[in-house]
Amino acid sequence: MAPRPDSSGPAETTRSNLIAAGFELFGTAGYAATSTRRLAERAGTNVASIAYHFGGKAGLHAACAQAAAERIADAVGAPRDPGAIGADAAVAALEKALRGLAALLLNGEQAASMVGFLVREMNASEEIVQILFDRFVGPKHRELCALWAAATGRPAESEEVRLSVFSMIGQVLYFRLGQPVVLRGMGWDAVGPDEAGRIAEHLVAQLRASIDRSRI
Amino acid sequence: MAPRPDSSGPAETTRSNLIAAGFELFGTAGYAATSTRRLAERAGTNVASIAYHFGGKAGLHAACAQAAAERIADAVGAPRDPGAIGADAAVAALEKALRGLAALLLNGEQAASMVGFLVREMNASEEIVQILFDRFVGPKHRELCALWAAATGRPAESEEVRLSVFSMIGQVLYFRLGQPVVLRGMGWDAVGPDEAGRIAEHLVAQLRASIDRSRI
DNA sequence: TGCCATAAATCAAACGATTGATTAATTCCT
DNA sequence: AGGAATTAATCAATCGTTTGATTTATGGCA
Repeated sequence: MAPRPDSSGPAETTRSNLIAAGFELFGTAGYAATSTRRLAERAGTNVASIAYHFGGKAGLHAACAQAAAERIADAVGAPRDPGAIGADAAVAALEKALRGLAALLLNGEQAASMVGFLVREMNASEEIVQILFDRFVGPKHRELCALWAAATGRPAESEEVRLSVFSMIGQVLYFRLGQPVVLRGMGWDAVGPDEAGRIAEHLVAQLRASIDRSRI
Repeated sequence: MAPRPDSSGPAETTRSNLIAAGFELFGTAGYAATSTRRLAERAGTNVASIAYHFGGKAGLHAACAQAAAERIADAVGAPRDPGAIGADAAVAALEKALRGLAALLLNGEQAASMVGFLVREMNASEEIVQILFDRFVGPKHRELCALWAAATGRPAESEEVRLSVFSMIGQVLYFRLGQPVVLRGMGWDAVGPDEAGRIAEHLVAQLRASIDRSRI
């Protein structure tokens, strides 16, 4: 059934084309609304290739989830133990991470379809949540909690710190997910680099306020 | 095509049953993944009733969007012009609105499917965004901006104030949308009234910090 | 290298199943 | 009786998948 588990073949382009098509179509229209024929058409190949390379539509979907998690994990960067770090340096590191996340989510059309893909399936598939969490959400969250702890002096495992990190992420994620509503509310036509930068600066200011408040 | 535009008939129960089924199935599985036969089965009626009462599957979907917007608008409460209000009273009003939003979104299983329904279609249908925004997001956002302006002394139309209100809403919305991930990160089994309360208290603290910071 | 046998990959075509919609007949209620 | 409402049955269209044949790439032998 499965073709060849390893890589490096002329069929690799077909596989990556199908995954790219999966990002776009699954991410924008959803799993059920995306037909295998449109996937194949978008990928410039035949319908049977989906079953041949991925075992079926579900297999392609799972491969898309893996690939999306991989790319975002790359963009977010490997979580590293901050170790002993000064409060000011921790704040700077948090600001840098926040700016990076905002740039990743708000700029770039490709990120939009990937994020849409992940969030759309997050509430539908427990497996996707597992992949997401194990791959980068969990480790990155722990790293940010350690930074937050170093910045405020509170224990990294405390509920307060973990909630603070989640709501920091939630803010920037909302500007991606709720973008259609945000555009109307702000009177913007689109979120370009300009608007993304202003959002990022605002979120950084919020971050500073939150840290100052919980500092001990 | 349309049966009777008005209400109050023996068929009204069929209509409301179909809309309730639409909330659950559209909200959890999405539009395309929900078949008319399952909708009818869940509603305890025949497939042809969908076409008879709503003109078709798309009509039922639109009716669900209208009903969802209506119920959430009721729960959020009619936006009222705060008028001349003291800073402290404005802060209190903001806190109350935030607590109400958190309770609405985080408690209750019914709210989950409605919010899921709305967010799912937000990026797919411009019409849904229009309904959402006109019905309560827009007016409520303006009201919250007025409160924020009264609390901080900044102009209500400024970009800073509008962004602040959006990120306040984004925080609480993320705890609903990203709930599967949040549960793992917090080590919780579910978001019950207890957890919802602790999230709300945290968000209120964040709100106070944000207001204190931008106060002039 | 040159040739062929084998495997890998792609293709058009068709399968059964399910989709949303429609029809005609039936039941319900006033 | 008579319109409103519901039902079972059926429609064409599309779904994901499979099939067998064909094309393309790979590896061994001279």
